[in-house]
Amino acid sequence: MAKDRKIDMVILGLLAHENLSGYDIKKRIDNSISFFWKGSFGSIYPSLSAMEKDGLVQKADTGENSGGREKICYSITPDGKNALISWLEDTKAVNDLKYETLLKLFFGGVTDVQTSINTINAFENEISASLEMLKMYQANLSKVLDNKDHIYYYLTVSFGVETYEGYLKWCEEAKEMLGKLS
Amino acid sequence: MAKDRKIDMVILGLLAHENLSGYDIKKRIDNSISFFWKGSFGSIYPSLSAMEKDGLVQKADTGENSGGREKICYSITPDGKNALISWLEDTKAVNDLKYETLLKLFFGGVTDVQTSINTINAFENEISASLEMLKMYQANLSKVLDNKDHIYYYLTVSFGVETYEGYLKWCEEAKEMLGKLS
DNA sequence: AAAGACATGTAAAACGTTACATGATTGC
DNA sequence: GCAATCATGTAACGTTTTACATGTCTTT
Repeated sequence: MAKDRKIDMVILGLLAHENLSGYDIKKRIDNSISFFWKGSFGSIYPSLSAMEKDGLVQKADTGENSGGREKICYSITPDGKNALISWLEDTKAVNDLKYETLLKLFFGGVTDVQTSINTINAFENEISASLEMLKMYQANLSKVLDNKDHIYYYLTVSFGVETYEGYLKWCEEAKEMLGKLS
Repeated sequence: MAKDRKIDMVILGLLAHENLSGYDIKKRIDNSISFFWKGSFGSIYPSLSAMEKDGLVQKADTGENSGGREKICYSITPDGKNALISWLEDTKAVNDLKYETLLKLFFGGVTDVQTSINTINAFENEISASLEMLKMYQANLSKVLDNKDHIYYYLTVSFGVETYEGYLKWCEEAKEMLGKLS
């Protein structure tokens, strides 16, 4: 059994759906799951090599090469699928959240109120932009819910929409409360 | 200027309020900010040593030693306070979220629906328990909002309450949607 | 010919957790 | 005496990001 490298599971999960190259995997991560999970080339390529050695993935036919350098596609093996499923069946899941925004706010009393308001505004702007995108994804996915996989994608996007809307509501409340101080 | 070790800022932020030992810092982290930031002894003690060398903190009078081994308290220096404030004034904040729960749900189509429902239930139980605690903190803090620092603590706790309630709402919606599949 | 997208891969650095080593004091 | 709590500190380990190195093909 592999260690606990979650990037392995991300890759296996994506390969369970379609054959992909390392470069494609990065793109899938960036525009599908990046709001709750990230990955870089420096972790993807070594993970693919390690999993190939362990027989969890194997090199597959490379589809059309869309220009550029040679492309190496991978497929998931039966062993890889078993590893993916045992991970999925373990209900233990670590949700590791690091909000530097909250950290700054928690220590806001050290300096002036406007500094905290600025921090909240920066957060609000970032979240507003992301929320727009998530809502577009959500709207598109809601039209194709007859596909079983799409339901799962829809649920994760909905999680994002729900929490991001909560963030924005909180931003307003927080700024109102801080506004009374200054 | 120090690197980018956020644990340094956590420690400086706590020391800006009161002198603390490494052991105390760990306790403060665990029961005040752990829902959005974590820290272990293995990062706290080395950070204190490094910041002492850099003149951001210094050894201070140790208050009553509440039994046990010798206790080393630290205070923040003017340089430390400046470092803290420059960090606070930089509105750039990285919020790094890793939801293994969502990762498992995203790949839920690989196996049976019940597996995803189990994952959501486990998440829901964890969040429900934490939400109870957060609400207690929130209620207590709401009584002492005349203290300026308490307003900042109250806002971060409110962030937790807001998002956790969103999580639970989403859990119900997600389970309802998945229930229709099985 | 230069820029930019496509594509793989490695090495260094940063960071954090876990586990271990050590040791004092208090209460049972 | 033993367990629990208080308390500091280090070392090993693992993961991930960042930066770098390399190379092709297409478009301007």
